[in-house]
Amino acid sequence: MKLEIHTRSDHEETLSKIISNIRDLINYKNLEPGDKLPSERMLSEKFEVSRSNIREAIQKLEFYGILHSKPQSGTFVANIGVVAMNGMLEDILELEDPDFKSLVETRILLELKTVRLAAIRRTEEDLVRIKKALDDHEKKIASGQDAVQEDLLFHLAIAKACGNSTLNTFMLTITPQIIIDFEKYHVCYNELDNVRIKEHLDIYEAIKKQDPTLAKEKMKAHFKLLYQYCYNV
Amino acid sequence: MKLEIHTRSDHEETLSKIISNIRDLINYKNLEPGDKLPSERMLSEKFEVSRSNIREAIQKLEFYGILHSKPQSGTFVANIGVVAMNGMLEDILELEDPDFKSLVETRILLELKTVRLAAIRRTEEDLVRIKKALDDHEKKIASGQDAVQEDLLFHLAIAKACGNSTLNTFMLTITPQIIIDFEKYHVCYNELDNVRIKEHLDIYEAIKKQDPTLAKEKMKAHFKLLYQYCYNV
DNA sequence: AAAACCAAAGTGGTTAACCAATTTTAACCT
DNA sequence: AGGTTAAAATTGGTTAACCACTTTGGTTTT
Repeated sequence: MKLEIHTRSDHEETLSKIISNIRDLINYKNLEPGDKLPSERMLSEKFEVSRSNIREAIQKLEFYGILHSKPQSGTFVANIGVVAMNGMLEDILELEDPDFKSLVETRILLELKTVRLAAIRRTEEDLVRIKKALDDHEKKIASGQDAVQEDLLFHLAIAKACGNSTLNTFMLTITPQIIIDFEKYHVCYNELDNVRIKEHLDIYEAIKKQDPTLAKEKMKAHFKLLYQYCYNV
Repeated sequence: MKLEIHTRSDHEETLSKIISNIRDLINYKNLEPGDKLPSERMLSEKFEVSRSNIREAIQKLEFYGILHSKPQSGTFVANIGVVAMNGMLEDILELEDPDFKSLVETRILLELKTVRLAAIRRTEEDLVRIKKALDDHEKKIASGQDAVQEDLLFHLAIAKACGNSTLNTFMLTITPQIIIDFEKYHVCYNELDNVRIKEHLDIYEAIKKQDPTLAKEKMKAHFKLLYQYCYNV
């Protein structure tokens, strides 16, 4: 599945329709965990959509752990129980597209954690990678060019060093949308370059000396402007 | 795209290979943001894989905001710059599958935030939904049945009330894998039912009286056992 | 010389045919 | 009858053909 980033299209509309159809089918037929769903061909005929659409919907539900496809055998209801399934399906169907504020809020939460964990768990290898990202960022600014990318990579380097693959994945997930929204809402970036360099250095130093509390504090200071901006949009 | 939950399969192996091929191609041809990638048919011929695989890889990179497909026109390098792109691609290719510890650690982080936000932002509608999940959970336990699903739905109801669609999506994303891992590692659940009911009630009351600090505190207490368990695995 | 236009090639998206593995069915032997 | 086995039907996955739309290059017209 994917985090919805663009506006709800016709395609997603039909996908949601198929998902709710599958839900209704499971409930109507009282399918329990382990039971087999009708074949993709039958579903496509029954719901009057293409088999590709059916496959897409099934893949999405597979991502959320609700269904499980077994090659040359069938698609089965996963072992999470009908109650949880219905609850989750309802949530999935009602999921809104993430707005800018929600993204920034989440990013701040994630990064205050990743920087803390990175300070605790970073290896020497992580440290040199972060240092390199730090230097690249500074050099790019020194050359008078826009350094949004390098700024971003510094933060991703920290996420990578936090030793938590889920958090790392989430950071990778929201980063591109953050960039897009930054451009869309014209978040200022060229100003205060020197301040940002200093803040990055503070964060790096805290990670280097393995001081998680200080690292979190410096990251929070780094997000101060963004935080204010986010809540004034 | 999707959060990888199962062990690395051949399919994902070829997908990674295609992605790194695309990366090499972009670097070799010095493609810049906005430039057009070769057509899917050409790529499938060049990399000696099926067009479906190419499409899958492109969709994954589209999810991370690196590429952008335009119907009847072509696939283009997104506007994030070659430096950030290479950095992100490296991270994406090296992404590990999320382990249990990382999932639990992330869940605790997310829920301490969602419960706080829910206490601040919950509507009356949210409150009745949470209350219903609370009651369902208690009833199920009273009937002597296993109530893992209802427990889960209580937490998802809180996530839904936090007013942050990104956090809500993340919670939905990790929940099924958490369930699977709970079963896999035989995390005890039937014991301490009454304690859990009480803890849920405390959390609900805090959200009801819109006390974010108290809500977070109660959630932290609720996770105490899980926290210890997680760090002893 | 520049603008308008049209046909042909090329694109991602969609649909239908095909494949190998599995499951079911039924025929057959003991 | 019961068990065995082989063949036929069914499955999700894969590949190839098709479609509607966009782009583009050359030609014509003004």
